[in-house]
Amino acid sequence: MSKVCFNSNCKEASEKWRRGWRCRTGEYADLCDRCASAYEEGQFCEMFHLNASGWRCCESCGKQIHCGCIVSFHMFILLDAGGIECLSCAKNNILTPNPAWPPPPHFLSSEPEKMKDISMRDWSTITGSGPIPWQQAPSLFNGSSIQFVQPRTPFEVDMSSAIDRFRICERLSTSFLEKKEEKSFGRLNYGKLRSGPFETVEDRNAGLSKEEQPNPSVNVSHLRSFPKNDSPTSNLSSAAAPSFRNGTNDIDQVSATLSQPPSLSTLVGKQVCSHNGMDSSGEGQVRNGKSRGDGRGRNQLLPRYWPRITDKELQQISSNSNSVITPLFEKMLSASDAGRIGRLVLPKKCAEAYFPPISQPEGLPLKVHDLKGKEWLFQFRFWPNNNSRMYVLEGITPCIQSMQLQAGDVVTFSRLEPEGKLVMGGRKASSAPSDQGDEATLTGDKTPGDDSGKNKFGEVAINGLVKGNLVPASFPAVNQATKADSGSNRSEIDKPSIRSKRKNSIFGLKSKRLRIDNEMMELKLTCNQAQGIMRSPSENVPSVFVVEGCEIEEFEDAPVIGRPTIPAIDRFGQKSQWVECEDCLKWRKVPADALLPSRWTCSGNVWGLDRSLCTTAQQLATEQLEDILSTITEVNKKKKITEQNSDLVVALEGLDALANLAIQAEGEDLPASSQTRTKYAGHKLNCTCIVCIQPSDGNDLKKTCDVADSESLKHHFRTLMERCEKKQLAKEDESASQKPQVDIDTYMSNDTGKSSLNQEESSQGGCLDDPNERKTSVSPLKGQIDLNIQPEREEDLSPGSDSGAMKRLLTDTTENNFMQQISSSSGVSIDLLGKQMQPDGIGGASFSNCIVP
DNA sequence: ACTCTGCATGGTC
DNA sequence: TGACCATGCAGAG
Repeated sequence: MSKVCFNSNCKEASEKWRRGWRCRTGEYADLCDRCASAYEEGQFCEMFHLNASGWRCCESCGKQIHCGCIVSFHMFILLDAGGIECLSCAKNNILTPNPAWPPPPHFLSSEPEKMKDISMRDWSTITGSGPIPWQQAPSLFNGSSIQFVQPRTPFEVDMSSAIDRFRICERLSTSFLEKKEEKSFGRLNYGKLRSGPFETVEDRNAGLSKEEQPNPSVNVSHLRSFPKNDSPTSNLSSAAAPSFRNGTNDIDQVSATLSQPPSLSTLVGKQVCSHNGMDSSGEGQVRNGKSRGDGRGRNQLLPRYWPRITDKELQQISSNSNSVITPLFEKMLSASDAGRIGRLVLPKKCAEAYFPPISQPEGLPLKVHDLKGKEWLFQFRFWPNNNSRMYVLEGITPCIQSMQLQAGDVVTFSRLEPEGKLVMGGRKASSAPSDQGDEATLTGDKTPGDDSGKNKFGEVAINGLVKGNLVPASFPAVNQATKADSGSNRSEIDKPSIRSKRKNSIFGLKSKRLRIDNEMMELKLTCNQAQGIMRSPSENVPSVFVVEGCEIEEFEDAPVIGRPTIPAIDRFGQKSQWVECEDCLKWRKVPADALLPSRWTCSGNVWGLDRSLCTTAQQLATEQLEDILSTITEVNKKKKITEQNSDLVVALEGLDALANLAIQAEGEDLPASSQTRTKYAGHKLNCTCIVCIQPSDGNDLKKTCDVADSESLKHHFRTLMERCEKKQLAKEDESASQKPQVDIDTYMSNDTGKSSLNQEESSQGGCLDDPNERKTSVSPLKGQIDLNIQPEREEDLSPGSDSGAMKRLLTDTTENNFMQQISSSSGVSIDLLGKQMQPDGIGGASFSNCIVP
């Protein structure tokens, strides 16, 4: 029977039709041969919809995809930060496809049938209810599904970067998961990880039917390791606790039976497996005759125990072998754990999941290796406790001491396969995982200098001109701001430190703050850069008041963060902006009042559809543009020369305040100094006006400050300026012959300011680990203005502060609505930390976001 | 008096 | 409310 091709652009009648995409009705589009072929080859939209709207460029590779079309729905994924990514890029970045309809057949390749073998039950158990030891995952795949291992389907996500990515997801807004993070993501390259889906995957895939679910990227090796007829118990025994099921107390046997046959994964190199986010099958497990079902059904490791083993650890663990590394769990050492008693209380579920089953309180000796390969012998045992058990590792003191761990630090447990070795690592509390791989990982013979766990977010400095991440990869506080439904688990990621603070004030609340400090250290920007990316919200009329002759505009609403642009006036006198596409680096002209998201690509050029594709040429020849840019640069330089002493560079140590705000955003306890910053009478909740963000010293000024009342603000600035004046006078005396230590041009021309920052920071030693030290330390950048500065506090004035710069800053502030930015920095802060650069600032604004030459 | 061991208690989630 | 777990503490050595 002849049928007309579903493709409206074709309408070819054919008796032979082929299935195309799935329609909203659930039925499939019937296509003629030609269209079907085009569809299956992924060329359909290019053939038929080329002139249609909705084309966007992959944020990573620039490939154009017809996003506004059902046909291409599965060819891209939506990035959290806005924009899209094609599947091939998404695959590399472990981003799951858009959860709606099943992928077209050509994406399923030869695997659709196998895909179907994953039952809904399996999926729900895999993804449904949180983390379990990943080793148990194979039991979820009883059946033929375990065979679908090769070839990879487009949806089979390479987990090599997944761990990192999702760890990062856990800790920071996913908004900044961008290709530039490849540096950090790639750090696990040596460990081709394929693991079960993460919680985040679960989140992303929530609601998908079994056919719609992407390949869970099951660890091949482990799938292969488990015959499909394995009972749950045997699965457990061969996976989670390979031979612990015997319940033997013979250590040799334990050690021997820990070994597993070489898995496929080992054949492809070292692998890192994680169970993060994996859920239990819910199948009861029996060990030693004691039903473990009570635990298994709810056996979800609390996120605080999810291993966040660092790449350095991984490297150390795997340095001498091709072993598969399986991070098991981690635990922050309590005071008791780190005390002299030498007992490490093990999380019950972790102990039951990963350690040998023990039926007697005496337990059994357990060999554990540290990261240097040194073998330790602990006694793994339990105490009856409230009809339950309390598992402990006894005799850990020497090991803990060897690693120089103390309360608040973290011990990690991993397993090496096929050897089955248990490996214990350590991580100093001061070195929260940075995803950069340079945190202090403690080995058995850690040297004192090891814990220079400063994060080096060399590419994450906020710089309006810089392409790159704007938020450090590891950003504990961030995710809090974006945790909605799925955030509950993520939010717990950071709770170890919080939780343990309950009774361990020694590493109390400041720990989190400190971590944020560390991670924020690169999140600095210059005044101009800040201005470049912040602008007043549209239709927001500032109230203007004058302080010391400076007109200061005060905005009520938070500024919007947008992409920096270069203002221009064409020969007709019409204002416009030039903005660089993040992907193709072409400069596009947009209206002067256009408010651009921080990540802007040609596809966002709604003002010039003819220039909305990266493939289209630049309006201006590069030379012309360079002329403009060089002119601007020249002007800029001249201006800078006249301001040589201005030290206009502003390192936003006020990001200190942002850090507080990030914490605030989490709704968690703040350090005392931070708490007071937002609790001034008359202030709105979470108010972070310039006054509120000041460190508290009990000054009454702040008590009476009211955002609505600019008087206090004026007073604040007046005081500030007075202080600055005094400082300036004093400084001018002593530094008349002294040049600013940081060459502004150098800094400004530095994409990230990183080098100078880092140099300075490195000279600061480890002071960043100590907030107190940090507080009084010299600003990493001479002449930087600490927006968190408090004029009332002499000691808070950075020695490097420059009153002239401050004054000029204020002057510039007037010009650039910086006051507004300051006064409403809260919104910015939260955006910076918690979500992302405001992706879609609404409405037009002044040039305040422009790069002012 | 001190340390070690095993259990109890209570805070937190 | 129950489970978990950090810590206290009594008793034994």
